[in-house]
Amino acid sequence: METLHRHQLLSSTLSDADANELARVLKALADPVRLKLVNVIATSGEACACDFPDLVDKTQATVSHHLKQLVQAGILEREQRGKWAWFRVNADHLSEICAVIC
Amino acid sequence: METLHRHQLLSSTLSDADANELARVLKALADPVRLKLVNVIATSGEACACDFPDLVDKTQATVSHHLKQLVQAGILEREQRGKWAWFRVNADHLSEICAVIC
DNA sequence: ATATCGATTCGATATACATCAATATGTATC
DNA sequence: GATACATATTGATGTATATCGAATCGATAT
Repeated sequence: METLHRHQLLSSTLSDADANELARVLKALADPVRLKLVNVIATSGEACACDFPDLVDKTQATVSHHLKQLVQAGILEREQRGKWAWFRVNADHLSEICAVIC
Repeated sequence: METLHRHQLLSSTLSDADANELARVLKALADPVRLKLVNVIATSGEACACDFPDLVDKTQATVSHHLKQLVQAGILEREQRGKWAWFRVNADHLSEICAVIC
């Protein structure tokens, strides 16, 4: 499942498949560490993974785990530059999620 | 923590407290059963708890547990009418959440 | 008061998730 | 290829959560 429609939550019937898909994406956002990561990346435009452990006060392994979830949910995009991994927010996807809830 | 501001996630710095609060509310939404409940209640205007177990195919105890979480997160409002409990969506609160993400 | 019916809470269980230390993988540079 | 550094994965552990059956609470009607 990957297609979600505007206002679906409040004014049209949500199928089981849509409910599962929406829950999956919201679950990826629903964590304080991941929200901080998204916030830092969004306000910076883009950001290097190397800075995150200090920023959120978690180990490199934990940060990597959270970043993976955000990428898999389509909220972040990853780009390798030399040895560093850079991340950007997928604003379009985030807008879609928003549109479904609003 | 209970005050969240528009566009906070994408364009202004999210404090730890705000991240925790936002995560708490999103977590309440981020479940297929709870999304279905919110959807049914929203599209119906209001709905009686007595109808939910069949609708989402879960026991009364499970439904009650999910409803409690949604009420505590401020997403639903509960009203007792005789022996039945009726629920409505708190649209204002849902808009606020939305505004923070969008 | 008591019997009935809806809803919540309690107790138990199974699964999911966050976290970290250790290890592995990948990407340069020498 | 060997070394160095950034990131990902693995394995283990503790905590949170979803779920249900049973017990309890609340409200109504008899």
